[in-house]
Amino acid sequence: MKLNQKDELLIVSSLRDAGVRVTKQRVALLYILDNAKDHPDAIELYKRASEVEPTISLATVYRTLSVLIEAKVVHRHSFEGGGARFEKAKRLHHDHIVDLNTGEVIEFNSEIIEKIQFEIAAEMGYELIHHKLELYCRKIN
Amino acid sequence: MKLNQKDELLIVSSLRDAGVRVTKQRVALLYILDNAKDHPDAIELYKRASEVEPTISLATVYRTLSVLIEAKVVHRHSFEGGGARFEKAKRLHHDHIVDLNTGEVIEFNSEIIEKIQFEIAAEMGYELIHHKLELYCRKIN
DNA sequence: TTTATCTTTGCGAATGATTATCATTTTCGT
DNA sequence: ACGAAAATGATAATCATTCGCAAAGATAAA
Ligand SMILES: [Mn+2]
Ligand SMILES: [Mn+2]
Ligand SMILES: [Zn+2]
Ligand SMILES: [Zn+2]
Repeated sequence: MKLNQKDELLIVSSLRDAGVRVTKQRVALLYILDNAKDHPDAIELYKRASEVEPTISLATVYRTLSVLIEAKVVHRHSFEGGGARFEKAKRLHHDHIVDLNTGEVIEFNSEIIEKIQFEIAAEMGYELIHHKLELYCRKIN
Repeated sequence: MKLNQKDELLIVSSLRDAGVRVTKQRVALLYILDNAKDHPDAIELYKRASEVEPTISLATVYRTLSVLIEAKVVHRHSFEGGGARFEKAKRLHHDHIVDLNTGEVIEFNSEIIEKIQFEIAAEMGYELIHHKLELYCRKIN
């Protein structure tokens, strides 16, 4: 798998915007993250990125993830059971429902909850920097 | 450190209620959990329980935690950075604020948020089993 | 209380995820 | 193209947690 000129340029400028050096490994990984519709773990990202850039190593996957998380381009999740999972940050914030039967992760957003969180933090003398809301559920029917 | 007769009896009956066998290691660990005012990790629990019952091992701490979590007597948290942390389940549910500067964990509860979570899950065709809400904050001033 | 059965324990090895080391390669401003 | 600084792959190391097993302990029946 090779990524086209247009995709490549977009990814490269995201990396530049994030203020990090551009390497083919980083381009490959961010491309994979950008196109992932799920929340893969490091090994899965390594597999997928290897298709695009076979020279990438698992160590570099982890290193690049740390770099991109630091730059707020990627989010790390630690859902119950299993290791860390990652996703590219999207324009709009969202939280997650985890299907306890299938492991599937669904996204949602509640402006009301976001607002109340903010208020609770303030009431207790805190500034809310970020948060994590995970709903562990089972499908009805 | 030795625990008194009264404490011991209470702990023993909690274990019986939880439907698990009573061993001195389990009594010691549950006693420590019951009296902890913080959210310690496994090694810290091992240290504290060792004071009460020096024969306990780290493996047994982990095993007992699993048993107690299965019995819903203990909750496991995985706050950002660092390993799992534990606490004895309390009568009333609560969520957590994590102070990003000090690492301190503060508890809070919002009936409104709880209710909205329930509604969101239902709207999406899910039954909410449990959830995790973590607010990462910095103290104001 | 003695016994029989099944469970739990301590120890230490094994595992799985993530990070560190280091020699080599690559990036990027000049 | 040059050189300083940063990033990389391979592999070793670390950290948290789990496993395997023989010995010790808990429970319930006799
Ligand atoms: Mn998501
Ligand atoms: Mn708590
Ligand atoms: Zn949110
Ligand atoms: Zn809650």
